Amino acid sequence: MHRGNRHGRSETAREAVLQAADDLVAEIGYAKVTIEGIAARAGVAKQTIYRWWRSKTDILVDAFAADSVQELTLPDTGAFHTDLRAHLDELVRFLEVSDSGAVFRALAGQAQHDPELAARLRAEVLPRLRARDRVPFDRAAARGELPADADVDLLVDQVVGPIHFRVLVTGEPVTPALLDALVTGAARGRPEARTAAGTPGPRSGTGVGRSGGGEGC
Amino acid sequence: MHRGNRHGRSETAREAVLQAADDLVAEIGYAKVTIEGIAARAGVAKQTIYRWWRSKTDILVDAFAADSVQELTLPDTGAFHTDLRAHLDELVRFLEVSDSGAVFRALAGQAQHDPELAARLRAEVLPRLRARDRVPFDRAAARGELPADADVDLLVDQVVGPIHFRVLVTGEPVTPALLDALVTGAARGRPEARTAAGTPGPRSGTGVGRSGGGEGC
Amino acid sequence: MHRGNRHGRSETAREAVLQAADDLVAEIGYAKVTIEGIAARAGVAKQTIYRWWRSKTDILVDAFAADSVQELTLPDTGAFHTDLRAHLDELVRFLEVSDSGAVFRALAGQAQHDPELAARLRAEVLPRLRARDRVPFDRAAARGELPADADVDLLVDQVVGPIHFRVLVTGEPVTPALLDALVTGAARGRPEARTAAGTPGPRSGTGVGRSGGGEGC
Amino acid sequence: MHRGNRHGRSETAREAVLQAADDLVAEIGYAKVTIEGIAARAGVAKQTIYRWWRSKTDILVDAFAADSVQELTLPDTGAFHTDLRAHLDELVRFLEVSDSGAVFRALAGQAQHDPELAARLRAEVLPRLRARDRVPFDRAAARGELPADADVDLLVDQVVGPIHFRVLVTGEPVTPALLDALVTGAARGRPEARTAAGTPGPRSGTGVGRSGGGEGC
DNA sequence: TCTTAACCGAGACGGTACGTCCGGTCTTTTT
DNA sequence: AAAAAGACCGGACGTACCGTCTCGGTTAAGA
Repeated sequence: MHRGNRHGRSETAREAVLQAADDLVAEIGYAKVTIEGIAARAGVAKQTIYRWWRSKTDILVDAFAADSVQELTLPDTGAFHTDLRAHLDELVRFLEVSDSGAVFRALAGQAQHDPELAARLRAEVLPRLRARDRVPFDRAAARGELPADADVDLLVDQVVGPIHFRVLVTGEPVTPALLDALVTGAARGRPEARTAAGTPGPRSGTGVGRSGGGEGC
Repeated sequence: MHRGNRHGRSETAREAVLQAADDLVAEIGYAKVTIEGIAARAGVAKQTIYRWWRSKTDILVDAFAADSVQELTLPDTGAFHTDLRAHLDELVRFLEVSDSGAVFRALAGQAQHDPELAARLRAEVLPRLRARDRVPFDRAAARGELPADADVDLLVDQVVGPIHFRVLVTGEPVTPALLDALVTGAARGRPEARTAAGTPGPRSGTGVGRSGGGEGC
Repeated sequence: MHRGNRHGRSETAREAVLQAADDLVAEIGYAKVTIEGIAARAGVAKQTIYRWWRSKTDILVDAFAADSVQELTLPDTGAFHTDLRAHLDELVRFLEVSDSGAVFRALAGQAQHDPELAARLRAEVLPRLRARDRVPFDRAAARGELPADADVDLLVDQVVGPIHFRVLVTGEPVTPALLDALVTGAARGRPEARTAAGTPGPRSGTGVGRSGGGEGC
Repeated sequence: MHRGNRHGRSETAREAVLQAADDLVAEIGYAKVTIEGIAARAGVAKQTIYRWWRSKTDILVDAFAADSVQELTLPDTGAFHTDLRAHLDELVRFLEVSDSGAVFRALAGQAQHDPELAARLRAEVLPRLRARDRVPFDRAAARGELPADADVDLLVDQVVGPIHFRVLVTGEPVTPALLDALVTGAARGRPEARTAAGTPGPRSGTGVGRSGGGEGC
C-alpha cells in the first residue's frame, strides 16, 4: 500500500513544509513568501518541495486543508434565525481575523491570476465551505421554516456574498448592521435596509476589525 | 512656479505605457505581465516607467482609470425595478466579459497581497464604482420608491455583493435567476429564493459565461 | 578670443567642470567619477559638458593640462649628475604623491583601453613631459658632458622607463637605490647594480611612499 | 570534512567563461567587454559568474593565469648577452602582439583605478613574470658573468622598465636600437646611447647610419 | 545480510525579471 | 547662442528566485 518507492515520502518533511508556509504567510505576507524561503524555514531541500508540490499556492491549499481539520460542528439553537446569525458570526471571524482566513484571502486573490489554482479551489476548498454555509438553511428546511421549493444555494449566495464582498473588495468591516440585515432578510423574506439605528432586529457583538490592518480590500 | 522641470513628462510615453499594459493583460494575463515587457511593448525605457509608476499594479490602476472615462450614463427607465435590472446587467457584463473587467479582477486579486494597492483601490477606484451602483437606488429614493430612512450603501452591498462573490470567489456564472432574485428582493423587500422554474418574475438574457474560460476563482 | 558665437562659451562653466573633475578624482577615485557626478558637483548641465568634451577622460586631459601650467623651471646645478638627480626626485614626487600625478596615472591606465585617449596623450601630454625629461640631458650635451652623437631620447627612456615601470606596474616605491643606479648609470656610462649597501654614490631623501596606499599597480 | 556542497563547481562552466572572456577582449577590446556579454558568449548564467568571480577583471586575471600555463623554458645559449637578448625579444613579442599581452596591458591599465586588482596583480601575476625576467641574470650570475653583489631585481627593473614604459606609456614601438642599448648596457656595464650605426655591439637589422662614434667617458 | 531503489539535504546550474545607474541625446526655458 | 534643467531611450549592473539537475548519504524492502 505504499507509493511505489521503498519507504515512501517523509511525513516529517511534509509537515515542516506546510507549517513553514503557514508561518511565513502570517509573518511576511503571501507576496513575500518564496519557495526558497519555505524550504529554508522548513529545513528541507528545494527539490523535496518540487517533488510533491507544483507551486507555492499548491502548498498553501494543502496547508489550508490541514488547518480546516478542526471542523467544529455548529450548535443547533433550534431556530433558523439564531442558527444563521451564529454561523455568520463564525464566518466573519474566519474571514477577517483567523490565520487560515488570511490564507484563504491570499488564495482567492491569487486565483484571479491563476486559472489552475481557481479550478483547484472550486473543486476542493469551496465545496467544504459551501457545505458549512448550507447547514443553517438545511436545518431550517427540515424544520419547515423554508418554502419547499427554496433554492438553498441561491439563498446562501445572497447571504454570504455581501460578506465576502466587503472582506475581499471594499475592505470595509462587516458590521452588525449588515449581519442583521442579512439575517432578517433571509428569515423574514426581505432585506432589512433601514439605517442601523432604525433596526430593532437581533444584535450581536461581532463587528470585529480586521487584524492585519489594511490588507483586505 | 513651474514644477521643477522645464517641459514635464512625455504624454506620448504615458499613453504608450498604459496602452501596452492594457494590451498585455488582455493577451497574456496579469501574472505574465512584467515591467520589462510593458517597456518593450511600449517602446519606452524601463527607467521612464520607474520614474512615474511604482509597480505594475500602479500602472494598471492608471490604465483602469483611463478606460473608465467612458462613463456612460444609465438610461432612466422610470421604475426602480427596471433601472436596477439594467444596471446589474451592465455590471455583470463589465465584470465577466469586458477587458477592463479583467483588469479590475486582477487588481482586486492582487490587492489581497498588497495593502498599498488595496488602499489605492479603496480611495480611487471603488468610490467611482459605488457611485454608479447607487444611481438606481438614489433615483428610486427620489421617486419615493424607498423608505426615507433606507441605508442605500447597505442595500448596494446586498445587491452587488453576491455578484462579486460569484465572479471573484466561486467562479460560477451570474445567472438570470440570481439577478431576478436580487432585483425582486430589493424591489419587493424580500429575496426571491424559489427555484428558477418557479420564478415567473422578470427575465433577462444576461447570464453570459466568462469569456476567458476558467479564470474566475 | 571667443568662438564666433554671441556670448562665447562660459569660462565659469569650463573652470567649474575642470575643478570638479579634479576634486572628484582626488576624493572618490577615477573609477567612480561619472559625467553626471561632475555636472552635479560643478553645478552645470550635462549637456554643457557634452557640448565641450567628448568623455570624462577628455575632461581630465584638460584638467591635467590646466594643472601643469605651473611649469617650474629646473635649477641649473652646473653638473649633469646633480641636475639629473634633482629632476628625477621631482619626477618621482610628481608620479607618486601629487594630485596631478594621480590624474596622470589614471589617464595612462585608461589609455590601455581607449586608443583615442592614447593618441591624445601621445600628441598633447607626453611631449611636454618629455621636454622636461630632456632638460638635464640637453644641458649636459651643451656642456660637452655627453658624446656628440648621443641619442637623448633613448637615454631618457632608459632613465625614466624604470621609474614609470615601478609606479605603474609593480607598485613598488622608487627607492633611492634605484635613482642612484639610474643617475650614475647615465652619468658614468654604466648602471650601478651593486646592492644598496655597497653603493656609496650620491644619495637622496626621495624614496617617498605613495600617498593613497595601494593604488599603484 | 567536505566543503558544504557535494559536487562543487562546474569545470565546464569555468572554462567556458575564461575562454569567452579571452576571446571577447581580443575581439572587441577590454572596454567593451561586459559580464553579460561574457555570460552570453559562454552560454552560462550571469549568476554563475557572480558566484565565482567578483568582477570582469577577476575573470581576466584567471584567464591570464590559464594562458600562462604554457611556461616555455628559455633556451640556454651559453652567454648572458645572447640569453638576455632572446628573452627580451620574447618579452616584446608578449607585450606588443600576443593575445595574453593584450590582457596584461588591460589589467595593468585597470589596476590604476582599482587598488584591489593592483594588489592581486602584484601578488599573483607579477611574481611569475619577474621570475622569468630574472632567468638570464641568474644564469649569468651562476656563470660568474655578474659581480657577486649585483642586485638582480634592480638590474631587471632597469632592463624591462624602459620596455614596459614604451609599451604602456609612450606607445612607441620597442625598437631593436632600444633592445641593443639595454642588452649592451646590462652586459658591458653601461647603457649604449650612441646612434645605432655607431654601436659596435650585437646588432639588429635596424640601424640607419650616421657618423661614427667615439667612446664616451 | 546485502543489494538497491527512492527519498533526502545541499546547492550549482541556465534562466528571467527585478530595480538602479549612467551614457548620450533631446527639448524647453532662461539669460 | 549658450546654459540649466531634466526627461528620454538604451543597456549593463548586481540580486533574487525560478525550476532543473546532479551529488553523496540514508533508509527500508526484498533478494
